[in-house]
Amino acid sequence: MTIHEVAARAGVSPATVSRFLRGQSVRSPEAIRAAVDELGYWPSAAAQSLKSGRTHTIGVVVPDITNPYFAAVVKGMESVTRTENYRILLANSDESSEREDHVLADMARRVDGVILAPATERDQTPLKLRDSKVPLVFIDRDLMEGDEFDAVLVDNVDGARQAVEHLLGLGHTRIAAINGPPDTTPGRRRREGFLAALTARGVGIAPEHDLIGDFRESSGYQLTLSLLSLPEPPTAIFTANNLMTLGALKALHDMRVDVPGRISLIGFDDLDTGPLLRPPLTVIDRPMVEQGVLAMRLLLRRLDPQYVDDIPRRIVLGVKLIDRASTAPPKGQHVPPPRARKARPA
Amino acid sequence: MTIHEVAARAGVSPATVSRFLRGQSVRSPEAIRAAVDELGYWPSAAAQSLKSGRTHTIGVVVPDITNPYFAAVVKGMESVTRTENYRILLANSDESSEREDHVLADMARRVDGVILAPATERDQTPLKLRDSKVPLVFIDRDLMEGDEFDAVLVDNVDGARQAVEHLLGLGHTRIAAINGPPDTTPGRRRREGFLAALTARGVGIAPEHDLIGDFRESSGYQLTLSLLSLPEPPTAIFTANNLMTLGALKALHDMRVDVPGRISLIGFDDLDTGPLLRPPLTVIDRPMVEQGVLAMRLLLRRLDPQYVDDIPRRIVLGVKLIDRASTAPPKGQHVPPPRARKARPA
DNA sequence: AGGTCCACTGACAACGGTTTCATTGGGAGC
DNA sequence: GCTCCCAATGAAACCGTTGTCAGTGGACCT
Repeated sequence: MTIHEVAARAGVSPATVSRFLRGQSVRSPEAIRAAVDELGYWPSAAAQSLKSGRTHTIGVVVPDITNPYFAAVVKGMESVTRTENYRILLANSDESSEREDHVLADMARRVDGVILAPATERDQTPLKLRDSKVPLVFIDRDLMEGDEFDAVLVDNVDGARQAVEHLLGLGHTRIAAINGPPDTTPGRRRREGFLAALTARGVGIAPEHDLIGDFRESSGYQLTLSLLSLPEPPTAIFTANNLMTLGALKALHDMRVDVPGRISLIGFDDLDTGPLLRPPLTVIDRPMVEQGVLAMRLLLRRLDPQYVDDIPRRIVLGVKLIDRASTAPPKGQHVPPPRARKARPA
Repeated sequence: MTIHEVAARAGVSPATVSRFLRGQSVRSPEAIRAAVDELGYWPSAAAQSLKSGRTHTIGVVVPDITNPYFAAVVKGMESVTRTENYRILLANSDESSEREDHVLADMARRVDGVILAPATERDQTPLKLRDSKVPLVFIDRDLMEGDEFDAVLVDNVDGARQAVEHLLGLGHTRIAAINGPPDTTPGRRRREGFLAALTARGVGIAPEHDLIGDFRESSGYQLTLSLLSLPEPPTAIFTANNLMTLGALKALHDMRVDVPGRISLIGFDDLDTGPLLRPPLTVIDRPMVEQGVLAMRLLLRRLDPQYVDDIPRRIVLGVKLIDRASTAPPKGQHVPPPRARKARPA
């Protein structure tokens, strides 16, 4: 089913069929349309790509699609591609930089652009992409010196700050953090925000309360157990992402620790089931779908020759605290007068 | 960066470079390898596709990637493609058959095969795919008369039966079901299993307890509210998928209904947060990642000319009940002696 | 009627690989 | 030293589409 068969049936040349399909005016549109319909002709994507150099496909690389956050981001992206005649080539990096490099190199020749939620923040940006001049947009990865890429971020520092202020406002002073890997933007920045907010209020943190996880549920679980085994456990825990929050909550359940009675828990990133958990989780929420939408818009814009040389953009989205029921004043303390806590619904 | 430049630099013809890259023995492998490395050459996927007619890409169409079940299935698929030098073109159908048709038609010319979790069970199978002879594997859609496709399913009937037996075993007799759409395989079969299991045990069901939802959280929520407003509400609810279970649980929370004290809840499909919910959810669990793995294996096998004409396969995976804490004997009743309930962990 | 203009047309050459086919050259065997 | 054989080679065709280019013919004007 090639354009030649259509041309033959319509009694014109392939070039004319091609012109008709691209919207140019031709002598006998009806004949061609009829031939196309009867034959059920669709142009070969491969031939078109070869000729035009465009695949109308966007590569999307995320650490793990089963993480609800990334699923939401990808969904946002797809809502954009859908209306713009683009499609998504999806790959997981499994949080491995090697795997990520491999995937990126593979994609370089198959897509018009890439959106990447990087496994790590290593400075050497994917060379294969740079060479092949495939536009790249980062999700959750801050721009580095010399980067010529766009990025869509959330205000990680402010999110951590909000969490800390919230806990301090409740009267906590022994606050622990289960951070992400320091070589990732969210891992690094959320920790920075956490420490800075504590320091700004003159509250110290014990080194054994400042932990580094890997953003996976199991590390949230393990590190929470280690916090519980301390001679002086914290009265509140801040977890740097959704999966580690879940791990922490599981550990607290398993150890029969009352939340928030004995330990308060606040995590970065909300979950669909957040309100239904035991207890309902107080979290730092960010616009996930929107982050995907913006990243895709940024990328498609850069694909437009008109904007291809614009300076890289860095979009930072705000975050907000959702006050549910996993945080409360520490045992034997009461809310300090200056900032009363808002009543929480049910 | 074409094969011609590599050939020129290595002092051979493009044909020889091509042969070298495809593993054939060549007079001067080192020279070619050097040229390839120095130039950073990667073959053009479009040109290869055009020539070979293969894209080495698999189209995956799911109703909604943010549903944890589909995310897990896709992850399983990707674990297979990764090792087989295939990649995944992902699209959401948003549970719309029109959208699904559109996506499928688009994919027909861009992929070697398609895995589809269909929005509905309509008999007219995607024509565009049939015409272009793109192999298709169904997820969660039973084969129909004349289908020449493979399918990977779970035992929906047995899952519903297990749920019913479990509730009956606890002493429930007023059991409601929030089913999925009857034009989907899981919607239809789970309802069939539910009704059959009740009938087999001689238990009736009031028509107003046999509800039809749309697999979305909101319908689980709404239908649960409607059940609660009945003069004789059920003592147990069976929800046909994860999202509707969540919706039901939310409604029960909002209406301050004690679960499982006043109403027991059991749903199809487990959730990562299942054990952490209030209460921990009793569910019918199925192997999600494995379902994706098997579907992809089936598809790649059919891509092999050797097996292309094998008769369609239909793989049915078993399901099992995970007994947590959202189900209990109905108020004022006790567990009937014949089948004692197993102690549940914490 | 003849000339000019212009919208439309088809032949043809790409795009970047792979495959066929005839040819080359070196080694083995006598 | 000559023949035979076969592995390796390059030229060329091809995959299906689109862009270029030099027409072609009809409409309109004088």
